[in-house]
Amino acid sequence: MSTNPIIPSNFIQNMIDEDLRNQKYGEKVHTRFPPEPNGYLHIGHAKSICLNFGLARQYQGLCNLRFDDTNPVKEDVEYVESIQEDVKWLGFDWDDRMYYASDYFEKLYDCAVYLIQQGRAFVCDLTAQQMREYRGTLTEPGKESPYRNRSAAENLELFERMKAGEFPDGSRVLRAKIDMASPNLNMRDPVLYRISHSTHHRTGDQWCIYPMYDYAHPISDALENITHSICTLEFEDHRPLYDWVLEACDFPAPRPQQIEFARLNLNNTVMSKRKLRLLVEGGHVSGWDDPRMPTISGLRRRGYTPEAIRDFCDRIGVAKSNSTVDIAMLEHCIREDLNKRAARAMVVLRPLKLVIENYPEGQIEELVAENNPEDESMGTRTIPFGREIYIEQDDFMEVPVKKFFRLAPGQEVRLKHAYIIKCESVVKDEAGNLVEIRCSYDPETKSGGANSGRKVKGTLHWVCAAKAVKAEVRLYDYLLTDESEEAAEDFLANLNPNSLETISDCMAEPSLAEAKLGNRYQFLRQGYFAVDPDASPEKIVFNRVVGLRDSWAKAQKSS
RNA sequence: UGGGGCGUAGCCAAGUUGGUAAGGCACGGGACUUUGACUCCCGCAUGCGUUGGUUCGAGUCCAGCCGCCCCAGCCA
Repeated sequence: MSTNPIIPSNFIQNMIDEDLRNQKYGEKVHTRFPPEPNGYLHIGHAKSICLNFGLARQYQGLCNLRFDDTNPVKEDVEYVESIQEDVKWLGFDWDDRMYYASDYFEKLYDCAVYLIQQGRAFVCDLTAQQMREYRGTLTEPGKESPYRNRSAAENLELFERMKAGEFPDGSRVLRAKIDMASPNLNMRDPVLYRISHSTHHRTGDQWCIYPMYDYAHPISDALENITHSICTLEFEDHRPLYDWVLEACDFPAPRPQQIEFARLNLNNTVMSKRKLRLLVEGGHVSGWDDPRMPTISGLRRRGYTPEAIRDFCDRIGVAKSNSTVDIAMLEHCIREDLNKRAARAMVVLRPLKLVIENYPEGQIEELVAENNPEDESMGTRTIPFGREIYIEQDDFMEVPVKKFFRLAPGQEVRLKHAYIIKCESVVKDEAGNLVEIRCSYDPETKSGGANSGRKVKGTLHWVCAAKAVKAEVRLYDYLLTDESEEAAEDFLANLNPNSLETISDCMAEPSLAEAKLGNRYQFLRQGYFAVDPDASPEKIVFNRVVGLRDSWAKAQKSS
């Protein structure tokens, strides 16, 4: 039970509590996170990682990292490396318990031999097409394979020859002998082993027969002494087979138990590994770690913190109903985290020149600004201020609408960390475009000064024209909408690269030049930015993490 | 039409043995504010898919309906 009311308790904890009460596994709680290394981890995997490692942590148990690498044609070392990196980055540790299903190929083979000897498995020569026909349908029972009653000796010999590479891919499989009439299709003599003459990323060409998930998974769990094998809902129908395998192979009690929960869905977010792969392979994004991707590595580059992601996973809960979490929940978590730790700095995205007429020409003064108004320990920095500055184009309206608190002719506004200024006039070019704003300032109102208490309704961020550095900003919008579940082709066809990314120049405080790389978070009214650690050293590239709430922007939209 | 699951607010989600609907996100209102942010208050299900039943009492028990998801890979 969680003591934090924000974090809901869940049914898996209740099951574990009961197992503990009954001493089913003594005091032990041992989980595992078992990804197939066939892609990068995404936010959906984060839920599973936080669940499995979190449960282990909560119950002083253990959680293994296990690569479910039973299908060599889809897997690659690139993925096993990225997965380790991402799990670690999220803040979890498997100590020395990193395993591969391929570690167990020998044992898995021995168990298969045992099943054959027990008359519980047989070599089947049906083609894939035939097997489909024999399987029956959802409403009709299947037919038994004509090869079902081969002798144990014959099966043993055939299976060994399968292993020896005597047969081509697809020519034979090893099947469990269960029940072709079972209403659960998974129990209609499921395939245990298939022939695949392909190179495995770890075992190379040592094997040409590979175990199926349904066979390898329960055995792997049992070999690792897993107590609670947590997986997603679509495996619910596989649970009887999971139990059958462990029973048939004579694994002693207490055996691991499979528990299913609903996978994460996020609105407006592509979560299908297949589609993410299409984006990467089609060159629509720069890679699996493109900041627009919902992968762990993409979120990392975008500026998400592991703390925020963990908090998110805690808050959304764990249940069995299919649900779609609002992306606003994720944004809330990163905002809350960044608000506490982000070092503030000012950046002007769309510069508008502003001249302070009564400020001495050529004078530059140093102002002191706190890095985080709510955390003194983050210190202060000095920022230059001069006669000419840049403000945000959106912060000025020549003809202000009703509730506009920012700058307009004749109106006063505070420059953050500096003075209160008043707009005296505007300068336009021949075409009538706004070129610059002319203002006066009130020297008495300097921030931190004795008379700085005067209030005005608006505060603007700004940057000193003479000292500001030019930076490049990337504003990433949300990935792509996947709510209609379009076909992959439509999905890619409708991809408009221009809608995905905007790159614009902006002006930033000079102190940012020193901040450069290092994943520092910056802040201005428009939102939080993360310095992209992969940016070229000449350029400061910001990835926008999440926009700030802006009630003014909202009011504008609605009116 | 077979089997396995699920249905509590716009979105998540708590709800031990039936005792009179937590919390978060979003949203609305107010206070505060040198970020229209943050923070802080207040509001937000006479209602738990639906219809009956049992009971002094039902989100919790029973029965029947309705809706949604998953399963016919030699993928995981």
